[in-house]
Amino acid sequence: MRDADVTRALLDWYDIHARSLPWRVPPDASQTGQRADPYRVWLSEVMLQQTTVAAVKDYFHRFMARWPGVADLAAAADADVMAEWAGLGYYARARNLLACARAVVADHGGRFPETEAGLRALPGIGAYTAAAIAAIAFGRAAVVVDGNVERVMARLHGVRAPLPGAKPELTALAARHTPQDRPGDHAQAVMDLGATICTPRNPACGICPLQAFCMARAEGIAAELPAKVPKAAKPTRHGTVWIARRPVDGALLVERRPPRGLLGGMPGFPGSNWESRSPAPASPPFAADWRPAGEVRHTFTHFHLILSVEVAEVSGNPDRGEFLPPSVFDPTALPTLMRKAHDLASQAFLPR
DNA sequence: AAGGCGGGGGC
DNA sequence: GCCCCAGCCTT
Repeated sequence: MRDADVTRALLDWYDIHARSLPWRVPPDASQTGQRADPYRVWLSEVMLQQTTVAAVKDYFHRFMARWPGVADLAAAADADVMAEWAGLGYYARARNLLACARAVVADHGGRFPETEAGLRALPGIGAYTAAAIAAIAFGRAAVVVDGNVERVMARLHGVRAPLPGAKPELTALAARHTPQDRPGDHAQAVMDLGATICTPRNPACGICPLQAFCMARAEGIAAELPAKVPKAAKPTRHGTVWIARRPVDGALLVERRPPRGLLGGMPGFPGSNWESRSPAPASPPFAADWRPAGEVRHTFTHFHLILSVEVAEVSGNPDRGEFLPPSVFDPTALPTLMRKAHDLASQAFLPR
């Protein structure tokens, strides 16, 4: 296989089949020198970290409408950004997003650095995102390696070694294919291929522009690659949240979670820790006529959670959290677990 | 080097 | 149910 032939086939395919995405410059415009707005590229790439295109689109449009440029975002209130991010997951991304925007304004005159190293030094920008922005927004021949690229390279070159150990080898292979000309289009071509044809399961090898070059295809093992070391099974944990309602105005007691860790910086309801391996009863944050509203099930990255929801009508002033009346409280600003608990509690509070 | 960190969609 | 996803950060 000649690497240049693979690159040529990829770009030819991309010129015809490139997906139209809100943060992307189409290939015909790209070839005339037009480049994507670095802010849009950065915002989309951070949202796309471990997240599918379909899940990102609406969030991207809302962020762009509310904060059209990096200076607008840098000036935003933390709580507003976290609320706009609610539901997208991996909330450290939102905290780093804001920190990055403020660093770009404070330290770089409001313009993103154009080199991989400069980008890599910013909060929330790692090896992948730095390379992607450098290639797509600034035309640098950076080697862009994400899960799609790993999969395409493993199959194309028949790499049987398992991830994550095989990552350096796959990166070296990706480097061989990266062109000096149109590196951004090339990176996006590989990722489009991985998302639409060279998919994790049931790859559509019959319509793949690289089928003539693909070693895994020739050996009939495309669907088996890349190999991965088995992951540990998720344990199931138990916990409790207490949702207090003030009868006079229907306000709910909400508190902001600690800035780091699980659901860090996001609003939620007072709760136990979620370490228990069994559904043991937990102590409420203060005395009230607590009654069970039911259970919520949710799966995080590394454990399943069964969360008991208890509710009570509470009139006094609590020593933690804050009562937020319906006119102020926005349930869509909650992370999904807390939104599930809120929905369950709302049923329990209905007049019977 | 390993583990923490969301949520949704596909199968 | 399990797997994956345009990964990053901390320890």
